[in-house]
This record gives sequence, C-alpha cells and structure tokens, in this order.
Amino acid sequence: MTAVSTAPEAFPGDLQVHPAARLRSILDSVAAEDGSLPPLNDELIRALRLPDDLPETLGIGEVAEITGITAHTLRYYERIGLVDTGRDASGRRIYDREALGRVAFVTWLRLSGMPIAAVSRYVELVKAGPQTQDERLGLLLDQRAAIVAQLRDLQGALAVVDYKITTYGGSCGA
Amino acid sequence: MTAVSTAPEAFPGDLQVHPAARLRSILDSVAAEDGSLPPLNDELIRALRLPDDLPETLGIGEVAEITGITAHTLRYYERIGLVDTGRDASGRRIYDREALGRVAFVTWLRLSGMPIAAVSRYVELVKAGPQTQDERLGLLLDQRAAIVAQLRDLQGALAVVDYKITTYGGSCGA
DNA sequence: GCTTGCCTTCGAGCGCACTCGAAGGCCTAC
DNA sequence: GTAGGCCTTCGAGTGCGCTCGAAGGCAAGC
Repeated sequence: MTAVSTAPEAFPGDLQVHPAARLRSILDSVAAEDGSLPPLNDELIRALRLPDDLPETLGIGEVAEITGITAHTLRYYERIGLVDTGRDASGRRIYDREALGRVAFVTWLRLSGMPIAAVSRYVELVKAGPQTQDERLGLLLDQRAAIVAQLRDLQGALAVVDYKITTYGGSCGA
Repeated sequence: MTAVSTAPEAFPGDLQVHPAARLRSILDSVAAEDGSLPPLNDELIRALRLPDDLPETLGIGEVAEITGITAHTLRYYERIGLVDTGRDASGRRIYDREALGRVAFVTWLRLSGMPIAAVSRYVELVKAGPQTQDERLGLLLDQRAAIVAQLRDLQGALAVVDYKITTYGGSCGA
C-alpha cells in the first residue's frame, strides 16, 4: 500500500462521491502517518463521538457542514426513521450530541455498504428495547463479514490495478 | 483484522450482492491462510488470466457460471461496449481467452467501485490505440486513489462496527 | 416431427439512494 | 417594511446498474 498520501487536505472536494468526507477527515486525524489505522481505539471512538468544542445543539445546516451530508439527505434520513431530531419553537430541527452521534453512526454503516433497509432495521431494534440485542448483534456480525469481504475484494482490485499500472500500455484483456 | 475466516466455502451464495463471487474464489485460491493477500504477484495475475484447463472457447452460459455474472449482464456489458465477443455460425456469442480476460478485468474494476462510464472510457482508449496510454494511466491512478480511499473508509467502518459488537447492547447513538 | 433447452434481440421495468423544486414560514438586518 | 437567508413540507424526478420478459431461432435427442 504505497504512497498516494493525499492526507494533508482536510476536506477533499468529492462530496458527491463520498458524503462522509468530513467524517473521513476526522478519521484521518487519528490515523497514523503511513495510512494504517488503529483497529479499535479510544481516540477513534472519541472522534466518532465528535469534538467536544461543538455547540450543544446544531441546526441542520451546521450538521450538513460538519458531516458533509446534505441537508436534503439529512431530512430524508429523518423521514425514513433513521435519525430523530428535536424541534425549536418555530419548527426547525435541532440536533443534539446524541442525534449527531446517530448521524455519524448511520453514515459509517452506509459507508460500509449496509443497505438503508438494514440500517433502518437496526435502528428499529434499538428503539424496541434491550430484548432485541441478539438480533442487533446478528446484524452487526453480518455487516462485519460483509466489510471483511469488501476489503478482500478491494485488495484484489488494488492488485489488479497496480499490475495494470506497472505494466501499463498493455491491452485491455487480463 | 481478526477471524471471520469463511474461507473454506469456495462459492458463497451471495451472487446477488457480489456477482464476482467466483472471481473472488479464484483470488482466494492464491490468498494466504490468514486471509492476507499478496499485493501483486505472478500467481494472482495468472489467476486473473483464468485457469489453463478451460476450453479454448466458451458460450455465454459457461462464462456466466465461471464468473458469477449473469448472462443478462454479460449481454448488457457487450451492448454498452465493455466487452466484445465473436459469434458462431448460428449467431451465438463465443468467448475466447481474451474475452474472458476482459470480462474478468472489467469485473475487477466494477468491484472496485469504478463507474461503468469510466470503465467504458478506459476500454474506448484501449481500442483507440497506444497514443492514449497517458490518459489510461491517469484513469488507473485515479481509480487506485479511489480504492485506497475506500479501503480507509472500510477500515474505519470496521472499527466502528467492532466497537459496537464488543460493547453491544448500547444505544444507537455513537 | 416434436420437445427441450440454450441461445438471440429489443425494449421496458425496477430498486436503491438520493436529489431537487415548489411554495411558503420565520427571523434578522438594514 | 422589506429583503435575504435559512428553514419547513411534500412529492416528484434522477441516475445508476442492472434485470427481466417477450417472442422467436437453432440444434440435439426421443
């Protein structure tokens, strides 16, 4: 896994491709210089919970800016039940820390390729109470396996692309 | 990157999710026991070129079975110009080694998240001749960067999911 | 001859995940 | 008071990548 260290730029312009660019930049901040990532550490978890110097509550525009997810999409997520928010006196959405955490969590799941239906199911289970823990764990384990499979696919694709790059000029076949 | 070694099964049943399941199983055959992958080696490349004990030419049904891509999708790929094939006397598609190699290559690119439009562009450039090598290399480098970014995203998601699994029972937020 | 089965083309349809536009409300600044 | 800006809801539209069905051809086997 050689160079391509585009690390310095904190907020790349590919929002269309990856709505969670900003979350990724948060992840970047806890990643090592060589691009490797801690498998699981407190710093990362704290990053997920988002910085402490944020205001107590945020408007949808601020959440959009922080997470890189459009306000339209945030409303869509709420409409389909993925994230609940409060409202102020004039009916505007209020995101507190917990709501922001949910947005972040949902975004990570989506980023890992989990279909919205599955995320939705998970959120439903959480709302349903503690007796659903087994099924929730099952969903997470399934998703973990899916992530591992994707990692393997991507490593294979990386090998193929690297081969093409090193021998580039060859034909399309193989 | 701990266990979840579902390695033994050669042909998992998730064709819908990953049309390239069989290609992945070929990749598996060159992967180490612990799931790690060689970044780039001759064996993998040979695997991409597909086994030597295949018939010289294949029908679309055979290609579908080998690659895990449906005949419908193979026809679609041909229709949009991603893969050319020959025809027999009665108009049926004939896939030779080269065509099979192209199917495999295209599948790897798709698996890495490259949009069809970009794959299409790449194939066009190959057809256009050697003077397009620079642009081809550019496309490949872009895709390499995209793969690396995806790997990072997935590793982050894996960390988040692992955190949830190890602390499971918690709320949905964070 | 007739069935079976795999193939052909063409065009339409589908599922997912947004994405956008219209029409309007509320608050602040000038 | 009015303009600007950010917000609201609702429903429709978009783009991607398949996915499918219909209608029919061709060759082998009974």
